[in-house]
Amino acid sequence: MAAEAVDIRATVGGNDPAAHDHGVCVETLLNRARRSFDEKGMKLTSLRLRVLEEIAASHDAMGAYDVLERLSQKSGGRMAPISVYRAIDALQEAGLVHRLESRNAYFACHAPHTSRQRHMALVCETCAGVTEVAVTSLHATIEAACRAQGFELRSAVAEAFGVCATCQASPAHGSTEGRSS
Amino acid sequence: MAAEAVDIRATVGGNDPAAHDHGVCVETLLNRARRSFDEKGMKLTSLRLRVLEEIAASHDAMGAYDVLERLSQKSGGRMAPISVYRAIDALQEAGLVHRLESRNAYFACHAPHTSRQRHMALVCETCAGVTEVAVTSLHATIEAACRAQGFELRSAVAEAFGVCATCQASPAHGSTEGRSS
DNA sequence: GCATTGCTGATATATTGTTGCATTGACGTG
DNA sequence: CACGTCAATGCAACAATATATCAGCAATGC
Repeated sequence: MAAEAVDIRATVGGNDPAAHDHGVCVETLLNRARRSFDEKGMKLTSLRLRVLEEIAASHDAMGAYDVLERLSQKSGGRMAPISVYRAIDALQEAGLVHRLESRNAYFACHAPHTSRQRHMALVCETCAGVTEVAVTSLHATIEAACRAQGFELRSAVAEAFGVCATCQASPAHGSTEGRSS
Repeated sequence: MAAEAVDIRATVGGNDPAAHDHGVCVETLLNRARRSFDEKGMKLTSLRLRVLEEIAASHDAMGAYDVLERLSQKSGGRMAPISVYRAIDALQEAGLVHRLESRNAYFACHAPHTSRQRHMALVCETCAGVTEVAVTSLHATIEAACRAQGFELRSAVAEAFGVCATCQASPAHGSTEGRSS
């Protein structure tokens, strides 16, 4: 169970704007969004795009009402929660956004999932950033455990909490509780 | 990554009262509760005991408000949500109850956890029963994935959804959506 | 044109979880 | 017993998260 079992195709980790070119990272996601919606015969409408942009704007998990808040500020008028939830549903269906179950929150997926992998969300308790890692052996492990129980697996979630590499290096960094990119 | 990697010390699975002696199973849990609270210098108060009994009464995950409802029915008067939440907190701290993150619900833990294992909850989508399995290799897999990212792991959750062995054998069983033991 | 379908808006409601403060009850100490 | 202390509880209000329902609107296909 050494490190070679871990197959990373994940987002950049942490919350540090200096650690990556965030403009490029978001642009890449939007390109994928256009493709992905198209392939599924869905429409990347203005609302969905705006919601995706908000969620992608940080590498944190955002609550639906956070998205609502920010969108409302930008557009002037207050929108209804249901609109945001519907947009998020569509984004989830298109594979662009995932739900962080343990926090009732949503985060952008920066790399499409493949079938034989199982992803795990790494949630930093210092900077609140969410990193997604694809762990091939995790899929096999979960499947084996289910099979041993005679349990027919349909889906699974895995979420880990701790401190990301960036925050270990500079402990002061996340202390602002900031959620901006 | 075969079945021998899976180390089962779990609850009985599914929701089938015939599959195990539920009276014994609950009694065992209550004994453990007394020990566990004692060891931690906590008190197994009447409220906590009643909450634990409700949660243990079925092998499903129960919402806090389900517990509240049932307790209120039995005691006559309506109690406040916070009371149930506090009792659940204490039960979680004592390791008797776990939270099913993906459902905002709670289930009784029928076997104490040991340090080098990682547990996974198997949630049956037919009978709603929750089975907990201890998977030794899961711990190692998650740790390896975190280490590869330089991520300092503090805690993790793993939850799987599908159909339990009992419900595969008798598909009609869970169709009532019943939540009784 | 007209029906169908998918998306959005708006209002209301349901579900889940928390805060703040007063009160009770157990327990030790003088 | 009286008193202080602290954990646990009761109570009221509130905050956060999510869904139900119905109506309108715009694109698409017939």
